Amino acid sequence: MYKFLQKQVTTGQFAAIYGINKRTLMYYDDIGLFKPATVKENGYRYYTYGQSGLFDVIQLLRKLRIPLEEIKNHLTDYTPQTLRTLLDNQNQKLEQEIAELMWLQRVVRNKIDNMEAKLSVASDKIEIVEATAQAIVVSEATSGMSMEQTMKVMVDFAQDCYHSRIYSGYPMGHMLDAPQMQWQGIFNQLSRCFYRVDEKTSEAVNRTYKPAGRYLVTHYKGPWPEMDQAFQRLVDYANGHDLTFMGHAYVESILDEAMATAEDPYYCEVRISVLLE
Amino acid sequence: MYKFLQKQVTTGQFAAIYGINKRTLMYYDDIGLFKPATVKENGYRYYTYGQSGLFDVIQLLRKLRIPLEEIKNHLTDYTPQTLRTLLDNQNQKLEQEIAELMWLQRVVRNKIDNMEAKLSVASDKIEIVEATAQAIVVSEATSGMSMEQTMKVMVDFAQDCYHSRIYSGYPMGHMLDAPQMQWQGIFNQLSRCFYRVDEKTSEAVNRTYKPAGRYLVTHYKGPWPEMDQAFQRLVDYANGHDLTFMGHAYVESILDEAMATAEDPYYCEVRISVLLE
DNA sequence: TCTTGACTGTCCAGTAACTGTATAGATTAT
DNA sequence: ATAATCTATACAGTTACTGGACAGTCAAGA
Repeated sequence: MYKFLQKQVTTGQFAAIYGINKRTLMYYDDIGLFKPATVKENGYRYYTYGQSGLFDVIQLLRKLRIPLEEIKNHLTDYTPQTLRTLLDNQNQKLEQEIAELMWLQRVVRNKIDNMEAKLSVASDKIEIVEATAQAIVVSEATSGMSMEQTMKVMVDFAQDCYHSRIYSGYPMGHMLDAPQMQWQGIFNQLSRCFYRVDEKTSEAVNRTYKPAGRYLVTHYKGPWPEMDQAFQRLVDYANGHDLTFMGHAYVESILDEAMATAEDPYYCEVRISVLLE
Repeated sequence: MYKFLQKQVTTGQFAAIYGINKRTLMYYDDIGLFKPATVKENGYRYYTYGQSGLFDVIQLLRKLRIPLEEIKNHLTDYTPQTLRTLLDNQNQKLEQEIAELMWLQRVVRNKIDNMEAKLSVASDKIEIVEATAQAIVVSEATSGMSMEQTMKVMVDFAQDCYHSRIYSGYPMGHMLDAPQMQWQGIFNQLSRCFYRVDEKTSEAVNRTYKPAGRYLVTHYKGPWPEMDQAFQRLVDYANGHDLTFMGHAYVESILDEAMATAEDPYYCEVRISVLLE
């Protein structure tokens, strides 16, 4: 019984069984990871079916992305216990990798959805919309900080959100003090930056909401040094329609990329909560 | 406003922000993927904060394991639409990768559980146990086939199960005709091979069950050419205890590896369904 | 102003895990 | 016997960096 385990096959045949490149088998032989059962005096390698059990293990460990060197070490002093330990560790690694991929998927999906939504309505007309509350996380306040300090806050915030996976694919936004814009014409004081987040996810600190209510909304596309004009138009519109700014202005970029030079078009949505008198 | 976007930083500083190696930035410059905003006449590279939006995109696409060359091509003729298409594809790829990892996790967990269970009870004593039904998938029947044909069936079966992810980490088993063993002493005719599978998974063809009921169980560890002796002991035991073999004998290896030579110990469990008279 | 230390740059080489190719010898089929 | 197919070795190339050697540059302190 089980005589077939001794049946010999050549490199090419063994590789074909597994659907792999035969050079890979030669490579494994070279580095001493997996050697043929016998080598004839002409140098021809012969593998047996009995070896496929071992090769299966190697294939599995490769799929788990364990380096060949580690696999080799593992196989030299192999016992059921060492395999158990190894698999336990891998199980945990897989858990993390799955979590990472699912986060990535969330990021990708939100990026798609967000672009879709924003691009389909983008216009530089000024509109009044009724919005529901939206979950966001905000950075620390930057009011009164120097440019250097503000920058550091923004950069740290972005990195924190990214590494803690609070970042969900929505572009970064900035908040400005809305009454200050309307009554003092100050457009260059960012009060915080923020990321929109998914309702269900993350119990992050500094999680809050864009309040539900009435918003004055427009879109801007152009060189960012001229954005103040867009703000001014909103203020003029508000003043001409008996609208009072309250709370914050939310500036959310639609295309994050390409703001390298002052000429690159910056593309964003501006929404300011207003009180209809 | 947004003046800070023009703030210039050196390679080292920009790299520090992202927690990456600055040689990576130089490399990206070399291959034309991501160039500094300005290069001074002394060769010093300077990046701006405005570029970080673009760099974020590159980082994301890298995390999605898109080759740098492809990212580069994508960025040259970049529009929101091309990004959308790209992300759509990536979303699907992620779906598959997650499915793959979850399958791998299942395989790893089952391998752990199975080893645990089998190794804790393994003994060469003969025992009678009451077992519940167990889901398995079986290969096509090999009765009457030549060794070559049988081998092909087994290899194909293993590959099919692996690639269709029916394989769940349990070792391969073989089935023998139990009455034939008892009454004709034929131990070398495999009738099928099988893999245990998880109840909930896979609507595979050829899915069936090891029937619930009474089994004669033992473990064998030794060179596989001598396994027939283990079978003989079971037959002798059955004959001495008024037990009748019925259905199949299930031989399931515990350690898949190391059956390369006839001397390597083969380690398996044998269970034969019996009728208690 | 000079020096020192911490940067910056380039060039060369090395990594992992293969994979392709050229060349030469062996086997198999006709 | 010969052609087609297979095998082996040696060498080079791939991707996305990363490290090291060496030299030029810059900012701060003496």
